[in-house]
Amino acid sequence: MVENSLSKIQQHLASLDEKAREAIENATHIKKYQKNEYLLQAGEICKSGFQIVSGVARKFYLNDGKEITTELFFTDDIAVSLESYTLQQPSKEFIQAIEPCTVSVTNYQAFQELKQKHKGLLELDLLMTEYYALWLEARLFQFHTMDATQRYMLLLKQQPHFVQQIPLTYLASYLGISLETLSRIRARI
Amino acid sequence: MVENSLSKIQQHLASLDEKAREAIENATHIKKYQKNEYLLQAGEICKSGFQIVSGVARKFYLNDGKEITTELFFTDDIAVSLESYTLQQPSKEFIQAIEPCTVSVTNYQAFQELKQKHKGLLELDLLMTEYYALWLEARLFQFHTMDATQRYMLLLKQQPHFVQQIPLTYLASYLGISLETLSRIRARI
DNA sequence: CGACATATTGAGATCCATCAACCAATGTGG
DNA sequence: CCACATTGGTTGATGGATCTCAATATGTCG
Repeated sequence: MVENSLSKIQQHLASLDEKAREAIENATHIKKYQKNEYLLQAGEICKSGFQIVSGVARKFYLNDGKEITTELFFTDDIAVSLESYTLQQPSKEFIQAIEPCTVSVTNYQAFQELKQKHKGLLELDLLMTEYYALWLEARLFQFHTMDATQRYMLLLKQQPHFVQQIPLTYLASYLGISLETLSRIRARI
Repeated sequence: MVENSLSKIQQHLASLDEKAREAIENATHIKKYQKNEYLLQAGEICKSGFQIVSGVARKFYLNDGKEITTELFFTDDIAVSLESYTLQQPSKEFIQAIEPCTVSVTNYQAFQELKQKHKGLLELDLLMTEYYALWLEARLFQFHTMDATQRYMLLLKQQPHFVQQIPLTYLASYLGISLETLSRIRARI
């Protein structure tokens, strides 16, 4: 992600007043998912935000019957299908536990209403959306300017835990390259 | 852009109360730019949002001395360097008039303060940021799944005015392909 | 152990970038 | 008003990166 995005968001969270934080608590519950279980399936409307408490998850869509992984989630990351979540329309994406996950699930509708009551939550939502957009821009930059090897090396440098914890199949599609090419890149270095 | 994004934003704008709209007016002024003139240069901090009243502009960055065009702006579009704007740090991107432009320039700091006073403006900012993120996701999808020809065909279908009004050099880099390849694609169809 | 998912390796085909030459339209200075 | 530079686009030849298909290996788990 973007440098320090978490810390800035944490900071904002810390500055929220007690009532707002409590209100969010009440709209949230903990849920556990087994490996390969879906937090969200294509076709469903994304009616919750999913914050990973522990475990690993991924977001992907199907294109020509092939799974394209678009995002990987670790502890503290928040997973939603943005299009489905913001527009409350059927999702094109799946969100799936790669490892058994404990997830903090916050209801969309409740959060919408809370944003009306607590300006701090509205600001928080804006902040998170901005950071997501910055992350998307950074990713687009990589596709625009780097070849497969460079993208992999950058991932290795910035997210070494990805490489350790994620099956190559998912990593390859996340990097926009074939499994075979990724395997060869790894052999070469 | 994302379908109907403008209309949803317009709708929100229309529902703003009079005071908020007036306040924005006061933080905004009109500025004209000649062809090739910069609205924002790399290194500067992006202290304004630029809404195109008329003309055409582009956003780009330099990579290995080459210009990579990342976004094209027509009437009503809002141009900012998101990273520089939201973090108020030096921009990596340039924003440049491709054609003579009339631009509605809104001061960052003033808008920040107005967002504190008028919840509707905060919501508006969130809405715009969400739509920008959705647009980025759609673009990433294209890079992830489509080859050069498919990306061009889609552009031709969804933004025919791009193809008519933008020099091929910029279009090619916007599509992430070389000028020569774009030329060949056009010859082939 | 057997079975199924996951990863490696090889060979051929394909897409696309690069380098280079060329062309057409436009504009400018003498 | 012509000669020439400049800008924007086309076309050709070549090489490299990466995909695809296919075969083989390496797990890993019941």
